[in-house]
Amino acid sequence: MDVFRNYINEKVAVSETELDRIKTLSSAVTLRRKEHLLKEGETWKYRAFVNKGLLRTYRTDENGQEHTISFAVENWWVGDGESYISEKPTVYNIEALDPSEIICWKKQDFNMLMDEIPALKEMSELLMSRSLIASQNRIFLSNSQTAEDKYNNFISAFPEFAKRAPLHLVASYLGVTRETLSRIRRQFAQK
Amino acid sequence: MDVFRNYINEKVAVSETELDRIKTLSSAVTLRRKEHLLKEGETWKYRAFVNKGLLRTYRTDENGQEHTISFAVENWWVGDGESYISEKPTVYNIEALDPSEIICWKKQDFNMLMDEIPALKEMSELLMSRSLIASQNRIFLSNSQTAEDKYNNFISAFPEFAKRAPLHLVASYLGVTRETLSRIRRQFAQK
DNA sequence: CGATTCTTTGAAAACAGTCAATCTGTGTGG
DNA sequence: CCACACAGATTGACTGTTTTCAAAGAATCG
Repeated sequence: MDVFRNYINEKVAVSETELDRIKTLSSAVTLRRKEHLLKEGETWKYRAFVNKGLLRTYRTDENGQEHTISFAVENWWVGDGESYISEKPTVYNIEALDPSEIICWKKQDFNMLMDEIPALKEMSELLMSRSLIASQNRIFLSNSQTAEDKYNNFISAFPEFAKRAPLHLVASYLGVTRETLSRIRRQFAQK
Repeated sequence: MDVFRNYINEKVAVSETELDRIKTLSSAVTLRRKEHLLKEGETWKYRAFVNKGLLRTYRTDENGQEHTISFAVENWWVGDGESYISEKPTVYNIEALDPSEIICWKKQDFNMLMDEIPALKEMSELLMSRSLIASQNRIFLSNSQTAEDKYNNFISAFPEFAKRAPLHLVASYLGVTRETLSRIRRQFAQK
């Protein structure tokens, strides 16, 4: 829980009393490697904060191929906003790549907390707008950069993911095959 | 203004008095073909609704190539959320592809309206979450589909854009060259 | 250690991009 | 009304990049 405490204190002004209240309504989830936090067809009803570990969100296309949508490590939020808002089954999967610890709040409880603690609501809105900006930027990068540029960009934008996630998943995040990414990396190493 | 009236009445319950109030704080902008609503380096300070016309948002990469980020026609909102929130210069450009009419509200005025009219705030939040969902979906499609699939998908998702926007701009939206898109289209026609 | 997962490599095929030329339709000015 | 200019679309030949398939090597989890 300390990870979350540090996180929230860095972001917004929340009193100890409020933090205790937030804590009270939370529950902890532990995931082993390869365990899923969310599977396609389920409905996602939580706010979830990564306390420890590494996860990825992915989606399977009509050919059965998995495409990594995002990664998450300590201090990141995970979940599927679409299913959360619509309250309909998700098309995404969330899988732990390393043993992970997640803190969860039920949608209803989190809404209650946001009403009680305006700073929490602000934080939530900020998060949302930042992820919109990030995904629009990603579309631009995805359309304007070569595979090599994308990889370099990924490394500098997310050094933590680049360090901890296996290469073939980074490849599926960037939209290239693992072989291509492997070759790109070799060429880069030779320089 | 009637276009906007119809739009808002379809979306949320807003009284005539409220609509009048919304109208009072709005201003109309007329754009000729090729005129810009926003240029890189400027700061975007408005909510803007397209009453009539066709526009595109694009961004120029380091090689000077333009990449179309989105289109907008009647009943769509345009603008740059990033610059709007951060109040910093934008990296985007918004250009009218046809003569267009835009209704604008200053950020401050729109905030005021959202405080006065909760339904308007709800609408705004809904819009935002929907565009987040849309852009995440676009990332998935962009990574999982071939150029041909992307084009077919674009046509069925946005028939209006496909009909009215020139092909080379659709190509820059999809992240392929105009030549490639032209060939894809020919192959498709032969089937 | 043993099994599984992950990464690398090679060769061929598929795909998309580049360059350059041509074609088409639209609208403008003479 | 015609001729011209211009923006947009198409085509061909060529180049370059990425994928695919198949196999083997390296690293890591339990």
